[in-house]
Amino acid sequence: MSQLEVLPLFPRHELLHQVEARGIRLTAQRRALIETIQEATTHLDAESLLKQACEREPGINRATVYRTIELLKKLGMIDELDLMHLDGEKHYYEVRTKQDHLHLACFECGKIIEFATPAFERLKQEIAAANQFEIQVIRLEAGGLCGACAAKQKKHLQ
Amino acid sequence: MSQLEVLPLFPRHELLHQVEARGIRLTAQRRALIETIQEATTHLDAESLLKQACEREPGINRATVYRTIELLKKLGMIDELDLMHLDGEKHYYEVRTKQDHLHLACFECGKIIEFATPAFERLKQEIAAANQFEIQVIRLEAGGLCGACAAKQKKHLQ
DNA sequence: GTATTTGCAAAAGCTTTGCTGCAAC
DNA sequence: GTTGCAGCAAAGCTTTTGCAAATAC
Repeated sequence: MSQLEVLPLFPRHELLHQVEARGIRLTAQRRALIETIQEATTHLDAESLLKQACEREPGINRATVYRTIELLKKLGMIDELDLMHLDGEKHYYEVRTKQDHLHLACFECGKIIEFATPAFERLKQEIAAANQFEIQVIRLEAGGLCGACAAKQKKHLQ
Repeated sequence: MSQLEVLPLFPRHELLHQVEARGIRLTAQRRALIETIQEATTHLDAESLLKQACEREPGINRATVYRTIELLKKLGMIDELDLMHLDGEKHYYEVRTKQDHLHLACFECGKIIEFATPAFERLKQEIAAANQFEIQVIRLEAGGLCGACAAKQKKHLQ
């Protein structure tokens, strides 16, 4: 387990473009990091992000990775995920999408499924209204068994 | 910030009783830990749990805390929360309730609000059905501003 | 020349583990 | 006499930080 699979991500904005549109000047390293997040085909943790960004721009340091992530979080342009701590205490990052979506993590095979539905949006509204709470970030994660692994398990139990 | 406030928890089952009902024999230390979780008036992290349990049964060790938490998690009797990393990377623990509920964390004052609604239950069903996913654990957390802090902020901006 | 950004290494924080000795049945 | 639990200290991981050197404008 714990090897996160390749999976399709939701369509993402032009992250790099948006950052620069705010008048923020970026170094080559930060640009490489942002492009890597933007074009990632999996959810990246800091270490994977570092490695992949280094292919574009060698010699990036861990500290720079974390400092860039901090910047993007402050700008509200990326979300931080735990993915149910499927693989330890790492954080994973993804470009924030227009519509919030949730993550399902299979405890068996490590697959991550993304899902969006109007019901989630409505729930958000209800939560905010009922508690007079101004939601800035919302995170819905579930852990369990994906269809394939649930089927396999039933087979074995027979 | 970061001082988690006292807050009412949802009604909890007889955790200790349930554990023993499974034929699991408990030491005095583990019993003290479980009772502490059961009767907590805030969300406890490992360190607070240790301190409070030591008032019942002195001399408990960190390792014992983590090993007991592990047991309860395996039994599916407690849930692990991040509370939006309001105060670092700690985990918080609470007795699992019949009805899933969500947590709202105020970034300003650190208040944690708990909330349950049928809409959340329905969303769970929809998620499971749409993705053929067998949900074992689900965690919905939001961060933002509670009513009081949002009001304060608006006042200051005027 | 001033303001940022980087690199490096060390520190920090929470959690886990190995191992020895102790206690329970 | 087995089996499991506790205690202790060390290690493990991810993330953060301080500071000096380098870079950009």
